[in-house]
Amino acid sequence: MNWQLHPKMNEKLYLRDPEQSEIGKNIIKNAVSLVRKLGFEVFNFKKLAEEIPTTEATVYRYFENKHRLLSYIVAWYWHWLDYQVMFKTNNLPNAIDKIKVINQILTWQLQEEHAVIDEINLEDLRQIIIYEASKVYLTKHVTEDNDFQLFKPYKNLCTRISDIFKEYNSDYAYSRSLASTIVEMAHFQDFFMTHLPSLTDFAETKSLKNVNDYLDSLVFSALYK
Amino acid sequence: MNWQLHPKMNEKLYLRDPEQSEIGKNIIKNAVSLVRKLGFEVFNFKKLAEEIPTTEATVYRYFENKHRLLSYIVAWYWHWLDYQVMFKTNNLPNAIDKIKVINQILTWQLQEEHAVIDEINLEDLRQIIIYEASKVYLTKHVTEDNDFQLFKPYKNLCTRISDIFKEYNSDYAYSRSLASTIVEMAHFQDFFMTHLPSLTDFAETKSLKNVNDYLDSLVFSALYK
DNA sequence: TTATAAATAATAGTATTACTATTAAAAATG
DNA sequence: CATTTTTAATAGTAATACTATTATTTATAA
Repeated sequence: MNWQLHPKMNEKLYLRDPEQSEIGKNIIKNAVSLVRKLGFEVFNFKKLAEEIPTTEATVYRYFENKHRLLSYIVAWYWHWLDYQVMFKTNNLPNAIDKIKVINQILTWQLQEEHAVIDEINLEDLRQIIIYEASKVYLTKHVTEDNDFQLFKPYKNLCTRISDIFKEYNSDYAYSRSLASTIVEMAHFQDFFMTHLPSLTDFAETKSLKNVNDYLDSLVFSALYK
Repeated sequence: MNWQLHPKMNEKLYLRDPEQSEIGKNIIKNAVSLVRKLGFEVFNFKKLAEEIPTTEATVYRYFENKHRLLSYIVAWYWHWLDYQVMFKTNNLPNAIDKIKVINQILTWQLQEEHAVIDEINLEDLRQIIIYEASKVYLTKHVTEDNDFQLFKPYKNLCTRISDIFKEYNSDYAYSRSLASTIVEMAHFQDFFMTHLPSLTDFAETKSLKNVNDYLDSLVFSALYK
């Protein structure tokens, strides 16, 4: 498990490790709040440099381009989420409880508000995941990026969840697909609930608790023996 | 149902109706093949104009920008898919069969190869949906776009599927969310299977039949009374 | 402490993108 | 045939996504 003070990030994600300098940490911190605020398409290194403040050229010495910076941020989140799942399911007596905790984590039910870690605002970060995470892999260069192992933290998370599904029902044939389904749907249903509510059954209350209940229902019926 | 010879598209999607001229139809046809080939980020109106061939300025008289053109193409697909579901589930005696047909349609099991309609290559179109469809709504202007009803065809499709789920089990509380889940997952699991196979259980055969089986299993277990 | 190297700030510049404007020629329409 | 609309050809602009240069500051190590 690569989580001590902060996760061990894949070196291909950056040109210069942003954890190793103040300006590097400020790049990450401000990138998270600015991508959240502007959206990834409108966000750029010039605006980021103004926020920090530093120069565009300095940001470019840390990250090749804004897509790699987004990949870094998204990977950081999956690392963190994987750690949450590992930590909070650890020592639970049975798979049922573990699965319930997973769905609570995914739907932010265990998250204190305004939580900040390594100066990164986790609420901003989750919103970035909802809006931008899929853009990291939905590209024509997904194969090269995958060869660099850039999606490893996401895969690790899904594997961890999948293993717990297997623990609950070792005969179930689709534990990996079910894991990626619930991770994606935790975020998608949140987005739909907020912006396109008729695509969900949560239009009235718009509460993540409903998404949690939906995921529980989906997973336990699928895994039912 | 808005499908005669071709669907009645939302007028907000274009500046000038591409169905009404040869050059307009060529814009759509070539946009589909070029977005498929280059990916949406690399695709632009200059390259599209070269393909047709016409000028960049002419393309801009049909579509405000490339995002709107993508929205048009994606909406066209959802229209078409909704029509497929309507047509192919029509007159089926029971909801079970209808649901099976839906999952077959979503996973391309009923699709003849190299099918072309309105000069649009459907195989290219499906790949565009897989790679690019979510980018249409994952923006900061999703609310305005939604106010223009740009996502109506997608909602119509999900509503149609959701109604069939309700027909199968009227007590089920999450029929809308389940509908958006299977539509998204039909495409996501296809992408994962191809590019990030460890996120699925289909790494060996990489066949859409497996995705079909997974969706059947997911839906019928969720709806089981 | 000083020498050396590395990082940053300040500035400038380039290629490409995403458009807008202009005008003449061609096509459609009445 | 006259009028309007559309297209082609061309040019141009503002913004974006970088790269390069050099002086200054900061970190390190001898």
